[in-house]
Parts: sequence; C-alpha cells; structure tokens
Amino acid sequence: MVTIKDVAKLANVAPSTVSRVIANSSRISEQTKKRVREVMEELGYHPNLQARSLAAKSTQAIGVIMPNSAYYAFQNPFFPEVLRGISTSSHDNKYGIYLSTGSTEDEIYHEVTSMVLGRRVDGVILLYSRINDKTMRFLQQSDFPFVVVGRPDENEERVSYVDNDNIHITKQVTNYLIELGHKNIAFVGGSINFVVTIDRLNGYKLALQDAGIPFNEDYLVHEDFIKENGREAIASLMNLSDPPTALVTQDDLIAYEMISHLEDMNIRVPDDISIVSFNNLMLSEHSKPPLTSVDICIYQLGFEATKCLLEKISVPDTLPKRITIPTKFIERKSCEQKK
Amino acid sequence: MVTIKDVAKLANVAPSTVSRVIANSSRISEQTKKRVREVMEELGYHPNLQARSLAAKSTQAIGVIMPNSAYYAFQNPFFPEVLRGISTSSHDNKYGIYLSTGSTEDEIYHEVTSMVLGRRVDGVILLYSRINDKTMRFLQQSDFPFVVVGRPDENEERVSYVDNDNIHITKQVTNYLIELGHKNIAFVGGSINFVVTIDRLNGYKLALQDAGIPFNEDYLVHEDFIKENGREAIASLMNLSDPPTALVTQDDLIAYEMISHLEDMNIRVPDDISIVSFNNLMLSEHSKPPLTSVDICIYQLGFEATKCLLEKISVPDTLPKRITIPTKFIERKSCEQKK
DNA sequence: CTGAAAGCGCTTACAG
DNA sequence: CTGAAAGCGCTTACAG
Repeated sequence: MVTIKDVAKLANVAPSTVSRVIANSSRISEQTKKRVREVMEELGYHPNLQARSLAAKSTQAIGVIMPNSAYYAFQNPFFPEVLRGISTSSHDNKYGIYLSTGSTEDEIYHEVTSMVLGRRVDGVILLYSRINDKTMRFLQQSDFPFVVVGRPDENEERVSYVDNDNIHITKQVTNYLIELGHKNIAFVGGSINFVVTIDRLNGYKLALQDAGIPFNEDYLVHEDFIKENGREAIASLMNLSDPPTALVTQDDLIAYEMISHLEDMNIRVPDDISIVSFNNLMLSEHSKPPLTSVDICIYQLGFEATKCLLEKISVPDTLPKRITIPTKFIERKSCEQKK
Repeated sequence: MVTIKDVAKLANVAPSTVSRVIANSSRISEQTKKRVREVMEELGYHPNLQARSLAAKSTQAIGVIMPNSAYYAFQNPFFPEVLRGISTSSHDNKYGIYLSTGSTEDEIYHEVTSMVLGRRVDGVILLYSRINDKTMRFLQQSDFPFVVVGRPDENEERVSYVDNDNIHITKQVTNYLIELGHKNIAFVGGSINFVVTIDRLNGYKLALQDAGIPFNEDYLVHEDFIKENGREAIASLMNLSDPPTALVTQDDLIAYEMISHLEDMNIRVPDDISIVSFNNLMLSEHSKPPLTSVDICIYQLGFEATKCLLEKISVPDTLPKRITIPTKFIERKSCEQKK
C-alpha cells in the first residue's frame, strides 16, 4: 500500500506537505502542489480514510437508521426512495452512508450506540419516529448531531426534524371524503407506536369533529391487525352493522391490499367504497383503480434531512429546526360521491 | 472521550492488557478481565472503531453497491429485500454496511474505488451485473474481496457470485406458456446491458427453439422503451398484425405497468393475454389479477452473497464459487389456456 | 499472564 | 511556503 510517506519521499517534501496538498491548502505553492500531485498519480496514491478520520476526528460518513426491518416495512418503496434523497445529498457533499437495519428495537439501539460511540459516523438520520424511543433518547443525551425524518415524540423543540404536516393533510383528505358526502369513514393506519400514525389519526379526528361526525372506535383498523390477517381485518370492518363507505389509508401499500380483499368480497372501489391514501408510490398510477393519494415527497424528505444534518455537523451550534415538506394531493379514481 | 488509556490507568494495567480484554484474549486471567471490564463499565468506555481499524487493518464493514439509482430502479422492492438479507447476515457477524448509490456509472466507479482504496470496507457486494463494467474490472484487478449478485459478464470462473439459474427458469416459464397453447409470446425485458436480461432472454429463446417457434424480433420490448413511454411500447406491441397472446415479463413491477396499460386498451389479463413474471413481490398476490410469478428468493440472494463474502474476507485464499439460489414458480391467475 | 514499545497512516499546531 | 514532531486511539509482535 502506498502511503503519504512514499509520496513525500519521491516528491522530496515532508509528509505534512503532502497532506496539505491533499487538502488543497492555500499555503502550498502551486509548483509544489503540481509536483506532489504528479507523484501521487505516478504511485497511484489514495488516502487512507481510516487514518484520516482518526487524525482529523471526522469520518465523512453519516449513519442512516431504518426501523425494524420487518418484511412488511422493507418491501415498502418508502425506504429506497428516502435513501435516494439521502444519498444524492450526501454524495454531493462527499459523505458516505453507513446503513443500520436492526430487526428489533434493541438491535437498532445497539447498532446506533456502537456507531456513535465508536465514531463510525459524524451524524445520524433516524428514518422513523416512534414513541418512547430509547435510541432517540440516547442520541439526544449524547448530544450527537442527528436529524429525524418524522416528528419526534419528545422534546420536539430541541431536535431537528423533517416532516410533512401530517395532521393538516390528513384533515384535508378526510374533508375531501366528507365533501363527497361520506360520513362513515374508517381509518386504516400503521402501528400506533409511530408518531406518523398518531398525527394522521389526529388529523382524521379533527376533520370528523369539524363536520360534527362522531368518532367511531370500530372504524379504526391497526396495521398489526392487517399484517396478521388483512382479509379478516377488512372483513370485520365491512361486516359492521353500519359499514364504512370510505377509507383513509396510511399508505398505498396497505391500500392495495385492502382493495384486493374488498374485491374478493365483491365490494367495488370506488363504486361501493372510496379510498384515499398516502405516499403516491409509482405503482399507484397503475393500480386498479388508480389511487387517489397524497404525494408526501419522500425523496425530498431524505434530501432535506441530509442537508440539515450536514449543516449541523459543520456548524455544531446550529439551532434545532423543523422543516416541513409540502405535499401534493393527487386526485385519481379511487373516490366517488356517496350514493 | 474515554480511551483505552483511561481504562488502563484506573484498572492499574497496561493499555495492551485492556486491548486484550476487549478482544477477550485467552491469555488474560479471568480476574484481570473482570476488573478491567468493571472499569470499562464505570467509565462508559466504548472502543473507537476507527482506531481499531487502522491498527488491525480490518474495518468490520462491507460495501454494498447499488446500480444507478434511477428513480425506476429504486422503487423496486428488490433492493430493500436483498438489503434485508445482507444486513441480517452481516449483522450476525458484527459487520456494518457501507452503502454506495451512485447515479451514474462513473459515480459508482468513483465511490467504489474510494471505498476500496481508502480502506473503508473489507469487501464489496455488487448488487448488479452489467456488461463491460469497469467497476467490476477494478475490483478484480485490485484483487479485493467481492461477490456479485448476478452472473458476471467476464471471467465468470474467477469471481464468486450468487445467482438464480435465470436461463433455466425463463425457459421453464416460457414452456409453461407454450404448454398453455401460446405461440405468440413476447418478452418484455429490462435493459440489455444487464446480464440478468441477457440470460432470461436466452432462456426464452431456448424454449421457443425447442418448441420450433421462430423468434420474432418484434416481440422484444426493452425497458428503456417502457421507461420512456410504457403506454406506447405496449401499444405498438399489441398493434402488430400478429399480436402476442402471452408475455414473459422481467419483473413484477413492469408487469403491473403492462397490465394497467393493457386494461386501458381494453385487453384483459388473462382472458386476452397471459402474463408471467419474476420476483414475486409481496404485492403480486394482491394485484389484479394475482400475478403468476417466479419467486427468485431475493432475501436469500443477499444472505448468501454476504456469507460468501465474509468467508472470503476471513479466508483470503477461498476459491471463487458460484452459488445458485433455487426458485419457486408461483402459479396464480395471470395466465390462461390459449383460446 | 502482563507490559513497554513500535506502528497503523494520517493531520495539525508550532516554528521558522 | 515548508518541515519536524506530536498525536489521534487502537493492536500486536516481542520480551519476560
């Protein structure tokens, strides 16, 4: 392996000079730079990132933390899509991505502590926000640069995060259904441990309240339910004495599954039941019927989170901030006027 | 930051002893281990991974290289799913994952060279195999441990890789359509630059040949086409004087899109046209109609690739090998007897 | 079973 | 504008 010393020797300079040439320090003459660079080229020199990190106390890498890599969550294109935003932005800034994908909360916690304490990364992006999360608490307590994609459960004002205005958009979306004449609107949500579910549920309730529609506990379906047995979950919902005529669904993937089960039960979308959903996956355009969905701009969530994190890394006393990514309501064909 | 020296001082031992305790060396007495561990606990010591890497010349991380992060590719659940396999296996072995997601071939090349030459990782998994790939060539020439998910284009015998038997399974799948009475079978494939497309295309041709059906150039649709304008691609296929009655489709995602366009043209699946596809995404069960698809065991591809790589890292003279992951043909409802 | 010393390949005050 | 030296936090022969 060719090191800085080899280059120094051949170029007749000190190792420190070579180091400065690499950093393109303005204190080195162009002439020397040229000579050193030629030697680097000749020898095929490449800086050892480990050594640099150790000496400079900066890794040029960020940690990206996925939620429990349950089968279900992982087939969700949400993650590749945020990753795409993250990697574009980090790559632009010469940062690498260190990925953590624990399969339990404990595993995640350990991966993160080891990442942070072991100085593998300069900062961390949390790709989820759950209630009572010890990983996030650890990050806060150790005063390590981090950014959350999603609204934090605790200490909201003291952490930087990037999110959509979930309460607001879910309220709007529910209103949209109400204006179509629906009163029996069910909410098919993700796990209640995630803040995004809580926020959307609240937006949903707010809309009902404004319209004077009482909230009906029976109209609440949890993801945990669906995972277990989606068919039964939807069946018991539709077999209610007063079944819903519209659904607000946490994400497109769940919506697809619901539609499939509904069709099996001979309930047609949108004729018999309207569905609006979130994420606007590429597929949603091609599903049958094309899904009316809220585009939450996943790519941008990732991109902005990274930008925010890198800013915090380079300027440690940057104040915590909330960045709200605007959404787009994409009206397609899964909703209809109540008959 | 608490270092090995702090621990050593407080425990009244040499730093080297602390280091050996961390490595759980058998040459240290249980008594000393205990005392040192207590101090580590007390001080909240955590080893600096950078320093360790530098001294031990091992990073405990593997690099995972995604293909060009084009929008399209990235919404494909293939990647999260291989990642899940990779991360399970690497996590079991205390390895971290360093992710590279260039958006052009050049970017990928640079990320990989810097990863390898900069000693960020101990080995690399290539998540794609394309023809004429300088990244792979670089990996080979630098004699760096790496494993390919997919069959390499060059030097097949000299590189380790994990793959399905794509030629064979595509032949089978095409046969399945032939046995249903189809003769006009089109192939809707990914980019011809990827070896997986080449192999599947060959399997398809082989089946035709065995059945004495001449290969028809017009029945070949490329992904590049579809990305541009999927609707038009399928339209010109179906407007042929002798349109296909069956489709072999490179992956489920493309299949969904095809189905959607077909329905728009009032061509029904499977009544008017049969479709078989690859990957068996979670969604395929819920699509309309449920897709007949080949489950290529994506998770396992990732898992085995990692196992193979870690083996190579720990035993450098391990011989190159090919690992073939078995597939499952999942018959659902997108194919029908030719009328 | 344990320690002193050298070294991994860099960076960065300090000095000139 | 450049160099000598110390140091980042570990590991690992070597010696006893």
